[in-house]
Amino acid sequence: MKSEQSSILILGPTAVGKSELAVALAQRIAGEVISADARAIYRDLTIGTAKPPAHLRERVPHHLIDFLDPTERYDVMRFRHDVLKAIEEIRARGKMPIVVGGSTLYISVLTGTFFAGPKADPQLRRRLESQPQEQLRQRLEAVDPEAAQRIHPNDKIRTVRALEVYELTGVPISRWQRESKVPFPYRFTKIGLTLNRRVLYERINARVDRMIAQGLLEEAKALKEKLTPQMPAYRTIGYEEFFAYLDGKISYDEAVRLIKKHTREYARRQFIYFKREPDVHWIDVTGKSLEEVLDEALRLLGQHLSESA
RNA sequence: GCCGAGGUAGCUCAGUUGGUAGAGCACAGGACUGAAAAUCCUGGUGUCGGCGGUUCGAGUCCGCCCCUCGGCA
Repeated sequence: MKSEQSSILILGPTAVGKSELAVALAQRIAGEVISADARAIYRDLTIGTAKPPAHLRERVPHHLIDFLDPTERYDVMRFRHDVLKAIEEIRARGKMPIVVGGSTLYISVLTGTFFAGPKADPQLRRRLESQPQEQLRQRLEAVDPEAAQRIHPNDKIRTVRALEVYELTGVPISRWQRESKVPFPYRFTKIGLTLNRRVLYERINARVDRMIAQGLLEEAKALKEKLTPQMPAYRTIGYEEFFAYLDGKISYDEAVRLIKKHTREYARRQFIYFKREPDVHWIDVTGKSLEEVLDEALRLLGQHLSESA
């Protein structure tokens, strides 16, 4: 480990209140916020991604938000690199890095290990994608039976990725994953926020209504001009549904209903994914004020520091 | 009080001539390593309002009771 002192990681489902806690915490302990959000990275996706609002970003520096054009691609290893850089800069200023996020894979790259395989090759990927899944599956079973066992026959994205790695290196992805484990050089004290599901779902529904009142549809309309369905930013909850509405494929009411439903399903997946993250200090924020949550977080951090001292 | 209509899953409802129940929505469990707000898999969750009767067998037929909604008073 590169650092004797760990950074802070705040994780949890969408709409649980991570951003507010991060800023409150940053103000108390002289920290800076690093976003771990695969959609907040994009400019022009503002309302629908629930980026921390200006009044929070004025109080504390935020990193990895609004720095990429939505037509561009980004990936977890670039994220890893960018976080590393941000942490080093923040530390050089004598501040505490506070990573905050909900993007599951992005969290994993910081807390676990990753394999140092090849990055995505757009051309090869396009070629593979154009083939029927059944055929790709057969090929995967032939070249990497171990991966085929883990990847569901219908999961085209993982099938394509596995074949891509094999094509590029001649080594099956399963072997890469087994033999190449690169850790992240910094440790984190992990704070997880959780909330009664019912309450969270109501909060999500209300937040979507608020986004719409703030002009989500207009933002989507403008964005639609420059995005194509192949771009990751196109597949963002709150936008993709409105794109379908603007194309006349679904009604307005249906689009709104789907935005809420998809956000709830997303939150559920985050619950499930984060559940297995080890060593998380969980705080149930149900019925608690920001001050109470902050106090609990500070207590946990104090405890953690004295334990490791 | 009388006359209608109705009480079945969390909600809205379907349920043939009696064979211990199923759709939509909602929801739940899970997978996941360079697209992750992505991608994929699995699951019906039930005193059929209650009590009794007929029957080998009742959500279904009969009786009584309870509740809800209309209409008339």
